[in-house]
Amino acid sequence: MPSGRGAGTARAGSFAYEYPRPAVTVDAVVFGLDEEALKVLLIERGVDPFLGQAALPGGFVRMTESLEAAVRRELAEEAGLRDIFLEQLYTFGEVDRDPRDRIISVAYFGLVNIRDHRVRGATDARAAGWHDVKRLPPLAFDHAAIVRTALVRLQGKVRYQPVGFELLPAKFTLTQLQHMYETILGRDLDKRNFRRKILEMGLLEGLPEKQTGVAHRAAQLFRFDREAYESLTRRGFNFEI
Amino acid sequence: MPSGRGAGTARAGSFAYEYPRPAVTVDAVVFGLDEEALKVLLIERGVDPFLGQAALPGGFVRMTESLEAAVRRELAEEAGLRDIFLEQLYTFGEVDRDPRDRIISVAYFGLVNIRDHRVRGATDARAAGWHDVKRLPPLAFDHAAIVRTALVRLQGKVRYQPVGFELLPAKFTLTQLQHMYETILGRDLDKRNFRRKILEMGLLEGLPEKQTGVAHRAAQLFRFDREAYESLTRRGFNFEI
DNA sequence: ACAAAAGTGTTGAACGTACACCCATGC
DNA sequence: GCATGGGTGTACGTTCAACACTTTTGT
Repeated sequence: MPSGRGAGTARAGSFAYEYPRPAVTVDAVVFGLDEEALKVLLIERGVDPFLGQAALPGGFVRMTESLEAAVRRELAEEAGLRDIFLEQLYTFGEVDRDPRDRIISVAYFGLVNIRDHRVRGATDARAAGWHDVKRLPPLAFDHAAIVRTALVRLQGKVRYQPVGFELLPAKFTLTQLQHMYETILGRDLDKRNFRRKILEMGLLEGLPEKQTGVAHRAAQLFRFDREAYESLTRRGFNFEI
Repeated sequence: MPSGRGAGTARAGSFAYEYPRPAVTVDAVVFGLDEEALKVLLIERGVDPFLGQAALPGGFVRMTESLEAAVRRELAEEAGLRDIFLEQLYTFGEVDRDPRDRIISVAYFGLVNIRDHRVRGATDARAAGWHDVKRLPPLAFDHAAIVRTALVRLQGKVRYQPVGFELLPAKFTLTQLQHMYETILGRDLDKRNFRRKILEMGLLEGLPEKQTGVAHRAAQLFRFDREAYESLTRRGFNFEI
């Protein structure tokens, strides 16, 4: 089993081809949100090159699994993350992006509610943890550029697709929802206008429940109604914040 | 040099690796527009598998070229197309998308003004030609799915980025521009509202020239002012049709 | 009683949409 | 002179943006 990025240089081996082949990896930029900031999941590399440095979770694609299956497997192995929202981001294929071999990486973009998914390190990764997007350590390979690409995508996407809900718990308050948008978009939104707009879309189901454990008036909880969204979308509705 | 999709099965060869590797190809979905319809550039395959069948231009990525360089080389070799608008579309990596080997394909999406670029077949491709998007022949591999993905992307993209100009000649009339949007979006636009909106954006430079060779009042010619667009974009302007 | 966040409406400006006629030109 | 597309303005409805105070609850 491939055990890190160094595998597969052109020394003697059991897999021979008529023409040279690049290696193919997948990498995941998984965003999470907590009270303070937008965070990215990073691991500490346990193998060379860049041993000990921070990097995106990822690894080699096996011959019997699809690209998406490969990222999901790596996220489970390296960070204990399963069943999260993921979509393909971009494929990075510059010739010299890996110092030792030609490696093409298919990057994925993921969103997760930090509270519901405990993260842990394993296998090639010595540790997995959340890092504030605005204060990232130096990253291995071209992973800093991959994170920048993912951030631009997130900021664009969140405005016209209801993906932000993936970052929140299943039940949330309108203020939490608003803060999520403010954190990602980097600007403040008007409370009254925000509430009117999002409620009038008809995508939120108000629950007969309130926040608990807060030292002030408890807010109503809502949940995202995926069925309503899909049904509206079929009728030509376009989400937009 | 790889001469078709069949190269690189695991029989004896000069390139050996410790772990098996998928082959990596690039494919291009190039759209063009003429008076009647939106068209896609297809070649007729000159090698197995799917010999003689229609397919997207594309081929294997070489070890010394980036992904984008590979698509540009293939487009030049197989269709004589150079210097066109291209951007990455999606990477297709299902295990069984090629019947003979594991092949991962990075698809690109291109736009071209049919009139300015004469297309011709060559190398692995026996012929290259334009086909109405709505009447495509059966395509090799999963290329029909790739074209569908590209079409969805084009329809989404054209509304909020000024890429449609790539499909028109450098100098065009407002009616040509409107028809381009109508063809891609599949719905009619109001002539007066369209003109007002696009002119007020300040992205079109009116030229002191008119259409020639038409059997009615000649329309004014315009050209897209890329510098104005970039300068406005830096100030927070968002293009939208 | 006070601190903290929840919740709630109105107004003016900007924008989108619907709609019909005269004009210039080539044949 | 007629057929063809070029070019133009207005009125109405909808949406967006700005703005401040009362209510509820826990400590």
